[in-house]
Amino acid sequence: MDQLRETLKGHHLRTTTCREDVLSAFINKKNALSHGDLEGALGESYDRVTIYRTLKTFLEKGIIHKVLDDEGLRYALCSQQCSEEKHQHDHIHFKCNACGKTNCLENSHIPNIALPQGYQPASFNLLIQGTCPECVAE
Amino acid sequence: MDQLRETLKGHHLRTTTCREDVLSAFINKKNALSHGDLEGALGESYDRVTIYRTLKTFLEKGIIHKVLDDEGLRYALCSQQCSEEKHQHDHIHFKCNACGKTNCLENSHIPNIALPQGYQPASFNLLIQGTCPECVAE
DNA sequence: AAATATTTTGCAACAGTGTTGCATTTAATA
DNA sequence: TATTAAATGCAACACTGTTGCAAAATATTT
Repeated sequence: MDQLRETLKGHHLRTTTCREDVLSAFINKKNALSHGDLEGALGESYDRVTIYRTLKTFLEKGIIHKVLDDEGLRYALCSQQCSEEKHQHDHIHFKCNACGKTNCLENSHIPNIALPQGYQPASFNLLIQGTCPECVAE
Repeated sequence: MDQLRETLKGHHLRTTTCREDVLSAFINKKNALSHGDLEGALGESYDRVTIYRTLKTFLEKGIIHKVLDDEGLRYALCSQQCSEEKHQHDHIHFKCNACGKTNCLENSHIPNIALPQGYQPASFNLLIQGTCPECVAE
C-alpha cells in the first residue's frame, strides 16, 4: 500500500485518499479507464470534479497518458517513466470491439514511417481495433 | 454545383441545402472539421441537431470518416470510395501543433505491424502530431 | 401540376462531459 | 500543535451529443 504513496511522492504530489484510490484503480484494472469508469469504480466516495482534477494532475505529472478511441477519451498508466517535463509514448493501443476494453501493448513499437516532404513529426499515436486474445478464444 | 447533388445521390441521399453546405465545407476546407467548426462555418443557417444528424448520415454512408486527436473528434472526407457496406481507411492523420489543423496524408500507408500472439486486428488509426510544412516554413 | 408518401428539419428537452470560483477541509512543515 | 499551502466539495455553468415529435421539404405517383 505504501507503493502508492511512493509513486505519488515520486511525482511531487501530496498523498490523498482520492489520489491513492484513483492510482490503485489504474493499477488493478489493466485496461484504460475513462472518467466515467472511475466514477463507477469509486462509487460515491469523491466528487466528480475531484476525479477530473486528479486525472488532470496525473496527466501533467506523467503518471498517466491519454488513450483515444472512437468512443472518446480514456487514460492509462505510463509504463515508461514519464515526468512533468517529458512524456514518451510510442507504443500501440489496442481496442477490442468484442469486450470493449482498450489497453497498451507494452512491448510494441510504432515502426519508422516515411512522411511527405516538410512534415516534422513529434509524437505518434496508433490505435488498432479488432479482437483481443481473450475474446478470440471464445 | 451539381457535383454535390451527384455525390449525395451516389450515396442514396436526398438533396437538401444543409447536406450540400456541409459537403461543400468539407470540400473547400481541406482539413478535418469538428461539429463546432461546421456550426461556425455555416452560421445560423441550420439547427445544431441537423448538423449532428447530417454528420451521422454522412458517416454511415461512407462520405466522411472519423478523425481522432487529443482535442476530440473531427471528420474528414473519404478519399477512397467508401460505401455503407465498406469503409477502408489505412492512411495517416497528421495534426499540426502550431496551426491546430488536422488532415489526412493521402498517399501514406500504415506499415505492417507485428502484434503479440492472439491479437486479431481489424482497423488501424494512426495520428502523428508535429509541425506541418506551412508552419515549418515560418 | 397536384396529391401522396417518405424523409428531413427545427424545436424542446434532456443526459453526459468537462470547467471555474470560492469557501472549507486536509496534508505537510515548522 | 500551530501555520501554510494545497486539495476537496459544492454550486453553477458551458459544451457536446441524443431523442421524440410536429412541421416542412423532397421525391414519387397520378
